[in-house]
Amino acid sequence: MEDRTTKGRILARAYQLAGLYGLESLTIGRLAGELAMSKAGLYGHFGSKQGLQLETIRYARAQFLRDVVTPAESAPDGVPRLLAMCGALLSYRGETGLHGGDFWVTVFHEYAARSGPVRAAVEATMRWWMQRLEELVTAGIALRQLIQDDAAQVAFEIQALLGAASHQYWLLHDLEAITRGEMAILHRLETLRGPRFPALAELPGPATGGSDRLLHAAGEAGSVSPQPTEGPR
Amino acid sequence: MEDRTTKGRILARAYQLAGLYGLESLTIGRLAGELAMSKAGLYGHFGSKQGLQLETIRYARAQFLRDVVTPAESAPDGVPRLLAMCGALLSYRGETGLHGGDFWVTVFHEYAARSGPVRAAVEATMRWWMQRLEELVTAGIALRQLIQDDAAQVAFEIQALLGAASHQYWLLHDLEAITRGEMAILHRLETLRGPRFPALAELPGPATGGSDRLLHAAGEAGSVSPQPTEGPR
DNA sequence: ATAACACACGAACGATCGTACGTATAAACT
DNA sequence: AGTTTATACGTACGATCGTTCGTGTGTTAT
Repeated sequence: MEDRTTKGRILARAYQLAGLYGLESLTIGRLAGELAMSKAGLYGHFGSKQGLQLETIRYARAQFLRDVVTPAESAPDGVPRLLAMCGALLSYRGETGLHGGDFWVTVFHEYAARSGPVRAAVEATMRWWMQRLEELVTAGIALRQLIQDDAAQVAFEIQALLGAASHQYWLLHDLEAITRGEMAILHRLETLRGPRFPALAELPGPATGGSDRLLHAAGEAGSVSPQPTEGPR
Repeated sequence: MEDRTTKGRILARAYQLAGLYGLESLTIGRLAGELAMSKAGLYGHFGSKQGLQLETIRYARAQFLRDVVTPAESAPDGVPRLLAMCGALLSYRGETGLHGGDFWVTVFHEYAARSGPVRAAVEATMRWWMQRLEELVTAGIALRQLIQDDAAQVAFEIQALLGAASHQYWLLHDLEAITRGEMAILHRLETLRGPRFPALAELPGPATGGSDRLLHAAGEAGSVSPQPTEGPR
């Protein structure tokens, strides 16, 4: 399942580094050094630094689909699936302690004021993601889980909370920020509670016995298991 | 009132550039070029690049106090002052179209995973700001404008919405994101409506005749006037 | 066996980075 | 008057940036 090719190893490391420090401060030389290969050898795989950045974005998209979006598909449409996605997004951590969404939080902000092809790819991903959120809210309304409301507005707020959870977790070393994000999203959706709002029983709590962490994988979220490991750094 | 000294001009430009592209990609050479002076001449004012970064942060703090925090002090304590601050933060735009908070949104994210003195200064500012928000919520509760609730949680959500408003405005070129942020904050506070929740009449609408933009300067927000000028770029 | 190809390498390039040093000019002070 | 201080400059340094080129070394195809 892992990509054992050289290019795969490069992209995996580039993905990690970009999630921490951004795509702009990615450096061919340092990346090559960490992977114990030459600059030229690495460079040949991408043809330019911009190529490396764009391929890293492609890689990150695939990771996001694999770890966050696809697992949530197994949950019922509407609110459960939406919560499953948010839960997977916030709870999943790779070996580096990175969220599945930390890369995107970092890169979204990095290119907010820039221009060029890389920014275009980033912006496109953001638009896709916002539309995805909005669709799920709309589905929730259609299924009468939620009352009628402005789906785009709700999607905006959910994205705001997801991003802030990741951000404050990293900047303030505050693991509680994750919980706050989860709770705020659940709270906001309950504000819109419709006649068929899914019972909390349908939204299984976390394996960790925490009392507050209501939200995690709704339905079975695949292999995505919350494992609060080390603190941020 | 303006700082006409060379150092002031440098910091003003550094503040703008860092708000767009971050403090790390600030470059002595480019900055000197834009200001038509030599690298060495500019460098002498700060002694190191890190010095420039730290002084830019000091400058940005002063700007934030002057444009956002201080004007809001003239509004009554609690919810009106909180909304005045949020309104000033979202509506104020300098010559470059920058929010008063865009610099901080950018820099907060830039240093989320970094370390060192600059990160420490950024983190301290974030903590100060979050505490400020929490204090205002707590004051609102004490004044019975809001019902009892977790002030830190509410502060987290407000900060999330403020950040997302700025971010989505820039990344998606979506001016509506500002409005969405305003509305979400107001909506969230009304969720906590207490017996002395301030009437909307006490929270004057914007000078711009928009129908949705409920929130702007509460009380007189000093010289801070909303002037939606050019779009983002 | 040999040709073709993919991959990785070392070396080198021009550019730009942060930084250091010595100097010229002009204001301020003795 | 002379002297100090502050400010801005030109030049140069080592390091690192992205990129190019030629070469060697395997694997695959003919």
